[in-house]
Amino acid sequence: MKAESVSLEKKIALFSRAPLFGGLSPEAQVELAGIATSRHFVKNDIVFQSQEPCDAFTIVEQGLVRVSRYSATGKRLTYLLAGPGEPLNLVGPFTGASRDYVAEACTEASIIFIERKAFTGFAFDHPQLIITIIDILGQAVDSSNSRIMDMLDKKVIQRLKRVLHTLSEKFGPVLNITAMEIADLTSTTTESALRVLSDLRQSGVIETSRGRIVIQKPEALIDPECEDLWI
Amino acid sequence: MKAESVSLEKKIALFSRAPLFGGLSPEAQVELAGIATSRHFVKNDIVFQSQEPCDAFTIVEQGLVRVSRYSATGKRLTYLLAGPGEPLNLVGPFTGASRDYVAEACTEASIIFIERKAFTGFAFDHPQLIITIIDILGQAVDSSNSRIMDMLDKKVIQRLKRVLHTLSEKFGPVLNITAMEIADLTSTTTESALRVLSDLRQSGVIETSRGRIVIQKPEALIDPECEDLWI
DNA sequence: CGGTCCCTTGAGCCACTTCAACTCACGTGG
DNA sequence: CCACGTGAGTTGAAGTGGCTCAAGGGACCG
Repeated sequence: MKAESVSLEKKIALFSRAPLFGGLSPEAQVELAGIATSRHFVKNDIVFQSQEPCDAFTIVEQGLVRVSRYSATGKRLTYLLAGPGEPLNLVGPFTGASRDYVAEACTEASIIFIERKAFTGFAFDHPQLIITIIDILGQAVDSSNSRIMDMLDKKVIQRLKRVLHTLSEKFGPVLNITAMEIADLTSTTTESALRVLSDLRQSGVIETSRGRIVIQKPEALIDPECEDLWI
Repeated sequence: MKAESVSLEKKIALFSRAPLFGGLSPEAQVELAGIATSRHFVKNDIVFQSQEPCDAFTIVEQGLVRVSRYSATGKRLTYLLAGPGEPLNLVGPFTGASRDYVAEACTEASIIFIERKAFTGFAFDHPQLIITIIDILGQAVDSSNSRIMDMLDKKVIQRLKRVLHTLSEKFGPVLNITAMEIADLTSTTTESALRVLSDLRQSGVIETSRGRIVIQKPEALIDPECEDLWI
């Protein structure tokens, strides 16, 4: 079997696992894989930069990618931590415009690129895909608005617990994530996040080591009357 | 001319003014008007409620409508103040699912309804409309994320100025809006908003009276390095 | 003319941010 | 292999913005 075929198989396998493309027929997944290319990134590489026009749809094949915005004072707001099967940009491919988000590889990562016009052409041929995209964007809006409301009526510890809970649902109990990343997801400072993590460690809810957090008591993170975030 | 024709003309006129439908051909606007119905609401009427499935696309014909979410502790976060030509729900028509937003008439208002399947069918026939919808959703995400970042590194007075500036760009210098609405848009308490408004009044930037704010010095509201919000 | 909603202002408090200093783990280049 | 730099984690102390609670005045509506 040729290398290209191996690569094609991998792309198809990824698409069939990706929620975004789950509803597509096998033929459609093959078609999509045919126009997709894959690129490799090392840790801290920039997948795409703020202020640069969008020319491709991107989806994570392997690794972890952080999509975030930087404020005027240098604070970082992390909007999405994407693992395998998760798309990094849903709006850009349709508008072609630049947006204020930066995508950085948190770990070594492979990203699949599909030229934007080819992707949107494909999407318009598959209405269900359009609906899914709109649905995901709706969840993104809801999640951001939830974060605003949480900042109004929840303490840092509650917000941070919610972030940890959502992350453990998504990636499992072992999180290879720094406290700084957690702070950026919780909308607080690194110091405050560290203090709360320290408290949680002392009460046996988590264990921490450099760049790693292990959830020991997932049930302690659950806040009643509080659905998960979309991160 | 029959009453129905008059009503049809009005709908077409509205669609031609609405940014969402601006790019459509006159024929398409006529088609859309043919499947649209109009309903009247008095002040404080609920246009649609949280937790109820979406069965229609809605767009404001006349008046002002507030779309907001309520937090567990009863705080209200206003997500959109919609005037004539602005859609109230872009996601619901595609998914049919309920969302956590409440739409209330701030003033007497006329709202145009289009049955959701008819609307989505129409949208899929007009790809440009889909692109515009995705673009607007992207702006909504960006705006919510901007609000989060503003809460991190801006004081209430700066956030409130930005809200006033955006509102005056959208609705003109005379705002028939209460301080409470401003607070809900600024993500702060009514008291804090009132205090800031009081300061702005004393420095001659605005004039206020019950339920009304008049911008006297629009230039004083502009914060350098800060684009407008999408409200 | 009574009630409700909006506006106004004061006083106190407290969760967080900020600033600062220090330790530790890791990798890298001399 | 060691020295050094960098980035993460840790903890303390101090200051404060704006939230909360409270109390009252005035406008509009039924």
